Amino acid sequence: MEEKVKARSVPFSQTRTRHASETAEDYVEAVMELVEELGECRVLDLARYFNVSHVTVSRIVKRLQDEQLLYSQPYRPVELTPEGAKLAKRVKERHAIVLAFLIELGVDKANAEIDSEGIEHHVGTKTLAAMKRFLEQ
Amino acid sequence: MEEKVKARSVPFSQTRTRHASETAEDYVEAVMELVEELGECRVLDLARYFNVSHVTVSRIVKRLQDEQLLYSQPYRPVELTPEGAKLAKRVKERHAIVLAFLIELGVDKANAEIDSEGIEHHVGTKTLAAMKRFLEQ
DNA sequence: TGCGAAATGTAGCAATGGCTACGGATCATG
DNA sequence: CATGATCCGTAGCCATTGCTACATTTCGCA
Repeated sequence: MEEKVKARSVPFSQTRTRHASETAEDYVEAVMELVEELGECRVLDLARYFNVSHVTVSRIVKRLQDEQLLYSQPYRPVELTPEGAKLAKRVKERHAIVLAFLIELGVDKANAEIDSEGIEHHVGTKTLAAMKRFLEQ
Repeated sequence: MEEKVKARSVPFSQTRTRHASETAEDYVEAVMELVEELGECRVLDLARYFNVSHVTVSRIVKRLQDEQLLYSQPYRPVELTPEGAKLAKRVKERHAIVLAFLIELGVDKANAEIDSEGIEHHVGTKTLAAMKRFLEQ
């Protein structure tokens, strides 16, 4: 009995740690997009993007700076470090695949965009490969 | 410019709120499964299931009791309220569909189980319907 | 140039989800 | 029926992500 329960517990990693990684992925992706769209990425651009206060953004930016993913100086735009850019590129590609996959599956664009934002963080290598195969029919 | 940014921000709901809902879904689902497997669901069963301490579990159980999803008395098993059972049933069905979908898509069982745990919370009505259609070919 | 608006930083609070340490309750088993 | 093992609750710590209120910096425009 207990065996079964333990086996089921495997998928659950530590929730807080996982959420922090998801935030990192969301932020580097957002910075890359905002730089492309606006030329630069300010704290307030991120706040509008995520619909949170600038305070929340600046604290998270600080943390991601400690993690070598972002770079910024006080009152200056937020930029990606090389490491951050690499992560952002991977995340954006995965996001694009998940979004295209959902649309190909028959989900309308609006819902595909909403769901892909949540789903992307939980798509592992194997699932991503399966989605790619599906897209190539 | 700003229009575009605001549009992109729609998919992001408040992270903390969203995570709390995911926890609620995970817990009612776990309670239902553990009751089926073990006859009753104790705090420590949940702790083993999620691989966290019993303290974390009992605090969350308390919160979900305030939200009318769970019921328990001190040193007693955890049970689902009618509302909690209804939610658990919906979550389990959705989970089963997502898992079956990933397997049908060609993902191996182990990875399908891991990814479905994370993905399920972000599968909206439309996406779930599309997965069902896919399963019925 | 300098002033006001906009952007950003800081202080400090709440909710959630982690933990360890410790103490009280329950239950089996001798 | 008593006692030790197991289970559970409480206290109190930390990290993350929200917030408001207030201080400071930057920047455009008169």
